[in-house]
Amino acid sequence: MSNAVDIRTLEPVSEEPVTRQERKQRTRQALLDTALDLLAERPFATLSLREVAKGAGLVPTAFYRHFASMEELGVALVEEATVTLRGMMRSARSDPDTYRGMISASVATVHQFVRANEDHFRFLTRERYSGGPLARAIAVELRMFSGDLAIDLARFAQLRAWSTEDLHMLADLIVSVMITTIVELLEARPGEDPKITGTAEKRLRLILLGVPHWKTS
Amino acid sequence: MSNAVDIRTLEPVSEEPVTRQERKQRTRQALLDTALDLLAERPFATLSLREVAKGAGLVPTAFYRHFASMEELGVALVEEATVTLRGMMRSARSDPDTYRGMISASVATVHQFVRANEDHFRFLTRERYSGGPLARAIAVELRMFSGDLAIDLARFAQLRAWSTEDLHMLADLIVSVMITTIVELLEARPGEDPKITGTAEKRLRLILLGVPHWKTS
DNA sequence: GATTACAGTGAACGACTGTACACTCAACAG
DNA sequence: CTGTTGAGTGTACAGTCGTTCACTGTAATC
Repeated sequence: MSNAVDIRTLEPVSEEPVTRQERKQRTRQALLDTALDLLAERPFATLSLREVAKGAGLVPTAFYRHFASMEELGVALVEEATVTLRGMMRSARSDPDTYRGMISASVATVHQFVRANEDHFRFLTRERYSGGPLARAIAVELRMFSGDLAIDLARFAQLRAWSTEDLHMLADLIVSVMITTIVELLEARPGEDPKITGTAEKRLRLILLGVPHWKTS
Repeated sequence: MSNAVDIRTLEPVSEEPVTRQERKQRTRQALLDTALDLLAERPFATLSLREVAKGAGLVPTAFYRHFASMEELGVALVEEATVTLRGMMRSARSDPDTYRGMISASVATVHQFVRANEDHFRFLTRERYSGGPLARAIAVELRMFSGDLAIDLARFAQLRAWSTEDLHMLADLIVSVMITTIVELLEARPGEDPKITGTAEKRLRLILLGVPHWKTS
């Protein structure tokens, strides 16, 4: 097993971690992964240090070599999930410049990212309103997300005259629709995806239908 | 203490519970109240049967005389909070018939009910996405809430021609805005209420601004 | 007035929790 | 080659957990 080699090159396959840092980084990631796995079915507050350690193949006390507490692991998990969220934002940013194109493309992007990272999104949406410190960390991230969206929105001709306050109002509204959509996707039974994304597009279209008639203050 | 009387009538004050049913009902309510109290700061999943029992002045085993498990108590709590929710719906139903009047009156109703029943709303919004069976019970209730709203919306002249599917889409959108508002109110620092309700009104106004231009399918 | 029903008690259980402490042993620095 | 560092081990402890069981005392019933 530890002598596995590539048949063609006769060299070690995916060479094992040698340095201490690499090893440490791997078990740290193993802890995060098992936690995320358990979180697919239960709230974060119900996870115990011991079962996360056991799931990662560690003795309980070894946990402390990587995190001072479960809460610290939770924060790390938020950061990890946040990377996915930012990736989605970045991907959506390269969308077309028309409303109609933007809507369906954005919804498609959300759909794609949710399906590819269900655990991350489930974690974020579940813990968002859980109370506790994780909720605060997530709230900060979502505010940033919404702020970025507001900036993007300001580039549209229709919205150029809007007050920043109204832009944030609109961005929050859109984010709220997106999050609702994400939750629906995560709870969907197989085959329901098209209906959900369709409804999401409708909601966004209705909102943007009001934009030309809005009198900003 | 047990002989307390009303000074004017010289009759027992709020006569003590005599029947067994009354007594049982009271301790049951005490269990629900303690649980709700603890839930102000922590997710439901972290509550233990023992501490709820202790908070209600009971020995752990006595808990089982009222609920077969913590989960059953949670369901009862959802039902209790649901009564508040329905009360809010009923109160909002007596609103004026114009969009503008409806919006500000509905937001005011939400604001008033949230402030008068913070624990119930905090519980509902916290557990909504928690996973677990409570989330399902809450989802059912919110779907009913949204369904009722859709029926109410159908009475408006502007919406009479809409497909039921689109009406539900609109109702869901409004409910989502309301829930967002509720969460914001619950997390608000003192004095922020007007800003929050103002933003809520804006969001609803923007949505309803698009309604006349919507082509239903 | 005797009997029953039952809300609440109290001790005990086995399982699980977070954490302290002393340890091993391989990767690292000198 | 030698000494140090630190990731991971193993044992142990004091708490808490849900649940069991036999019990008490009183309101309700006949």
